[in-house]
Amino acid sequence: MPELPEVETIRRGLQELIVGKMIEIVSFDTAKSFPNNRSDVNQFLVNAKIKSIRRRAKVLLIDLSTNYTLVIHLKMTGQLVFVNNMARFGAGHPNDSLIGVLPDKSTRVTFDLADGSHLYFNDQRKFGWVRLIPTAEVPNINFMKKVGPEPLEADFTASEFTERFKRRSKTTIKAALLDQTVVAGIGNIYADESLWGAKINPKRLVNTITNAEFKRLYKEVRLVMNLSIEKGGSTNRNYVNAEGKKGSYMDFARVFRREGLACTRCGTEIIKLKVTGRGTHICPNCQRI
DNA sequence: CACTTGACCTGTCCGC
DNA sequence: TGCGGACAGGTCAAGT
Repeated sequence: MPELPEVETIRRGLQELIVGKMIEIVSFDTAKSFPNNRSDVNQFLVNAKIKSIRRRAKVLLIDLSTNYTLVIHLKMTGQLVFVNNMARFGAGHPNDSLIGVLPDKSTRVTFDLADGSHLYFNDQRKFGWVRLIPTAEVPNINFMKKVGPEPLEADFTASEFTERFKRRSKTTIKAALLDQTVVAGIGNIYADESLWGAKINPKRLVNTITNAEFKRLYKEVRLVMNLSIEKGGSTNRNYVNAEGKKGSYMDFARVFRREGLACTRCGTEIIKLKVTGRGTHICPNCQRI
C-alpha cells in the first residue's frame, strides 16, 4: 500500500498519538504477520514504553524503552490504526467512530496500551509484517543495508540522484525509480506522477536519459512526494492514516488512475499500459519515447 | 553482477 | 447472480 508519503503521514500521526504510552497486552495470530515468539514479546514488548517513531524508506520503526524496536512494513494493504479510550478522552474524538469497528477480520496484531487505547496492525493481503528486534540491530537488517538515500532530505542533491540512477543503465527508468536500492520510498503512484511531471516516458532506458531530464525528475520526485505528505497521502484503495482517515493526494494526481481523462497540460487522453509488470499511466503526447 | 519474472495473499471489479 | 480472470500501494528469491 503505502509509499513514502503515506508511511510518513502515519509516522507523524503516531508521534502525536502513542509516544510515551505503555504497551500492556499484545495479541497476534499468524507468524507471517508477526514472527516473534511469545517469550520475546513478554520480555521486550509487554510493559515497554514507546519512546519514538521513526521512518526509513517505507519502513516504520517504533523505538521502545527496552532498547528493542518494532520494525513494520505495510507492503500493499497494511494499516496502523490507533483507537483511543473513550473513557479517558470522551466522545467526539476524531476516530471514535472506529470503536467497535476495529479489530476486524484483517487485524493481524493488536497492541493494547495501558491507558485503555489500542493500536491495530491490519493487513488484508498479509504481505506486511511486524518484527521486534534490538534497536542496535535495525541498521543490520538486509533491507536497511541495501536501501538508498532518503529523497526528501535537505542534503540530497540532484547530482547524487543522477549518479545513483546511472548505475542501473540497462533497465527502464520506471523500474529504476521503483528500485529501493537506488532511491528510497518511491512506489508505483509517485513514479508515474514524477515521470509525467518531468515529461519522461517510463519505458525509456536509463542510459538514454539526459542530465537535464534527471534534474527535472529529481525535482518532480521531491515536489510530488512533499505535496502528497501535505495532503495526507494517497488513498487509492485501503490506505488510511493513524486515525483511520483517508489521504487526499488522489484529488491532485495528474496521471495515476486517470486513464481516459484529459492530460491537464495538453488535453491528450491519459492511457494505461504495463511497464515491468506494473500498471503505468502516461500522457502519450507529453511523455514520448 | 544486472536484470526480469513469479510468488506471496485477499478482495474487488469486469466481462461473459 | 455466478464464475473466471485480471488486477491491486511492495518486496524477495530464483531464474536468465
